[in-house]
Amino acid sequence: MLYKTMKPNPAKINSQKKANIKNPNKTTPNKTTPNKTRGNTKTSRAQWLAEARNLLIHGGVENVKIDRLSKNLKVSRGGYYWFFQNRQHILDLLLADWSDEKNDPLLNALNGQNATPLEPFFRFFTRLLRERSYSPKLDSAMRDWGRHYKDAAEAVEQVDNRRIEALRIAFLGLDYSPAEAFIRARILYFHQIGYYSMKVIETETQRQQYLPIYFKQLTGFDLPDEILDRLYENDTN
Amino acid sequence: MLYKTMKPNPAKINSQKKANIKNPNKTTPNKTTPNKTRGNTKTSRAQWLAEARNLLIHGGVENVKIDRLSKNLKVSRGGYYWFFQNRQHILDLLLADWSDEKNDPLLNALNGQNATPLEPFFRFFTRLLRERSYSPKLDSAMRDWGRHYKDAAEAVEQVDNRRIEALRIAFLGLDYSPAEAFIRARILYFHQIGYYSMKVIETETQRQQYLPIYFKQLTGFDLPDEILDRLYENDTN
DNA sequence: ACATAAATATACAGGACTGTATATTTAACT
DNA sequence: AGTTAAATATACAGTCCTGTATATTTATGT
Repeated sequence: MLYKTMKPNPAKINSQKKANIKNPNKTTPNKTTPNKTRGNTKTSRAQWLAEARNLLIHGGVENVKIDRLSKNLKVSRGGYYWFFQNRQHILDLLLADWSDEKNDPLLNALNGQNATPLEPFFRFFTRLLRERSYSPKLDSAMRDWGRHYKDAAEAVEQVDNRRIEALRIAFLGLDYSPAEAFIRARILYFHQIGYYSMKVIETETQRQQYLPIYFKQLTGFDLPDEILDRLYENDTN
Repeated sequence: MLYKTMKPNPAKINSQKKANIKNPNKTTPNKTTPNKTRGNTKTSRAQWLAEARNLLIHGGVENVKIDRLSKNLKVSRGGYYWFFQNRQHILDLLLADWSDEKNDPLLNALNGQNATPLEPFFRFFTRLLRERSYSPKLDSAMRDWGRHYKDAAEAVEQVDNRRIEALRIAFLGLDYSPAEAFIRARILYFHQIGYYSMKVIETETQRQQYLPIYFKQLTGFDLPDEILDRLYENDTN
């Protein structure tokens, strides 16, 4: 038996004239959920997005399914369709959020004000190592997604190009020739993508030991000792 | 209506005593299809595998579905179950084939006999650039697969470790210190993975222009001019 | 306390896919 | 020419998933 009950639904006979009043959030997806919840509320828009991001990271786009989302949030699928129009809707939001320039910790690390031309590299390596604001898993998941879907591919390409361009500028600041700055930017960035694409299991301690050698090899400059100390600071970068 | 016909199947009443004689190929998956085909033959085992590899490359593991395979091969799904036990079966075969050491062109490039210690690097770079025996798309697809499935993850890790170890040995041949050989091996390999993980659109000509700079940066040695000529040779490496 | 609307729950219809059982086709061998 | 078995086709049962329509619950404001 495919369905549990086959008895006719009385609602179908005495049906209301009008139903399905449009949820304003659906058409204004950027509107945040108000602080005071009203009615029979169990989830927020942000929770759905967070869970979707979680499913994306752990199983790829194909794993972001409405029934899994609702199961994990312990509500029925009906809840999903209150906040979002269809499956594609939440995928679009995830993508837009990730590819937004101002949400890119790596780009921000490179673009800040610099006391010395090596500063952007210090910040860049620090963020990669600490994995606080930067999530390599999300980055990797987006990249995987882009492999087979056009929209995601374009977003990933844009993000990558922005970062590589920022790296190239940073290498120019170290007085490398234009050609070498370009190649070094790509080697540094490609290396990092590859590093996370393979899942290298290393403790943070191990990575800090390798750091000076990597830094020297990838930038051509020695990493000053005092920079290493920054990694133990307790900020949220 | 869920199914087109609901009339009882007469075959169910006058059913044969025995059916479903096990296909010997199913239990001996490595057996090749014989040259002379018998009976109502339209596809070979190899064709199914090739199409599965194609679907894997173009849509990921989740895209390798029996009904899509059979649709593309223009036969019914019944054909699939003659050659393979279930969906997992063909996935296992794809994985085993790819992760087989002797099918790895990159590893073979590094492990051959060398006139000079730079030889393995020449061969390595040549194979990457030419993309004849080495398929970066398949490699990338396997890596994506490994991100979410344990068996594939283990296979990918094994392949990666073998290649990085071979690169490390090659760098030791260039008289780098053990620590630097290790880091250089990883930078070279991670870079390559990252390069293909992003889909950088470049013509073969562009890549050949960059090659000397990449080579110098990644190995620490100049690329001799005569090596570039090899890339125009018409062998199948 | 009560009406309102936000959020959730339920029922339904249907597509895509898997796997099993059985029937059918067809080339090769005798 | 008839037999055989390799390969394919078909029917069926069932799971997972989407999306729509409608009913139900419930905290909040009045």
